[in-house]
Amino acid sequence: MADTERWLELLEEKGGRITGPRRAIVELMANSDRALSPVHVFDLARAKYPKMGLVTVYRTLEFLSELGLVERVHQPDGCHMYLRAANGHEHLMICSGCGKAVYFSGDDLSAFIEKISKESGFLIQSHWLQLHGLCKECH
Amino acid sequence: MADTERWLELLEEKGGRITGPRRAIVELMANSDRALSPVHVFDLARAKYPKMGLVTVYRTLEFLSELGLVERVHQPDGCHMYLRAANGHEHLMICSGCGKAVYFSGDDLSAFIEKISKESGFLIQSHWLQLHGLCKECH
DNA sequence: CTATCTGCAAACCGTTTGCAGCGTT
DNA sequence: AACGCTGCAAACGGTTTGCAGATAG
Repeated sequence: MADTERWLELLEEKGGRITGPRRAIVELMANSDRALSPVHVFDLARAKYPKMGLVTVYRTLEFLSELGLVERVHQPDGCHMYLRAANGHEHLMICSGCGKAVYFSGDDLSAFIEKISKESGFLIQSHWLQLHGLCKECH
Repeated sequence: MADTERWLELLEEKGGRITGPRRAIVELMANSDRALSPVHVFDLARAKYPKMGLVTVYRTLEFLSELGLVERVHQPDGCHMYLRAANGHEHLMICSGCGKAVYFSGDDLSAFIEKISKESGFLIQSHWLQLHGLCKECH
């Protein structure tokens, strides 16, 4: 709940307006530990704000992602889902059953990446370490 | 070139027929070290087999991927590309400029993953470690 | 000769864009 | 009052499906 207000403040600071649809989406995303697809967000947010349009969901999620509050994650089947952002450089584990997501830190990785980078001559700009499986409740 | 024949043999063993369009796609994929999008495969394959249809590209890539000869990889922007498959459990580095791909092994990782799995109660089914950047030629 | 494969066209699905009206500030 | 935001409808790009004709075995 505290997060909801913090997100809305930041949104306002960055020149955005606080509106009904945005408030509904922010409340949802700031307080969920699952990765949600745009349609899923749409359905959940419509419960709070029935006039919600799917387009507004897309636009708001993009805005939140520009603010660094939300992150777009990739699924093996090619779908995209959105999730509240990590604190710093963390990696991700997502449940294929319910979308529950857990961030974890993999400090060890940077040395490994640097080694690969040197050996191959690649200039590495970003990396994904993402685990897929089933959470405690889903198996 | 040896790979081309090996792929075609396997394809035949699994009940597939060897046809002009398939031969063109197999030659291409078996001898390329880049990740290619379906349209890109389509364009390149059309040089060898002008009547090629895009649909055939999709179907053939899916078939090759079922045979484990080709792998579908994910790009940060959400695009899918296809690439000849890794030998065993290797990880991937893809150049965002030209699609050049390099596999590398990350033996260290399995212990790390097991640890995360134990701590979180997740049953981990698969993982991605994928690096994105620019290859030697592209920067 | 038969079953598979092919190409075309059309359907499809998730996402984006143009636009007129509404709501925030 | 001004500008940003919203919802609708339509466009869009990548992918899939139905089908009739072509082709490998």
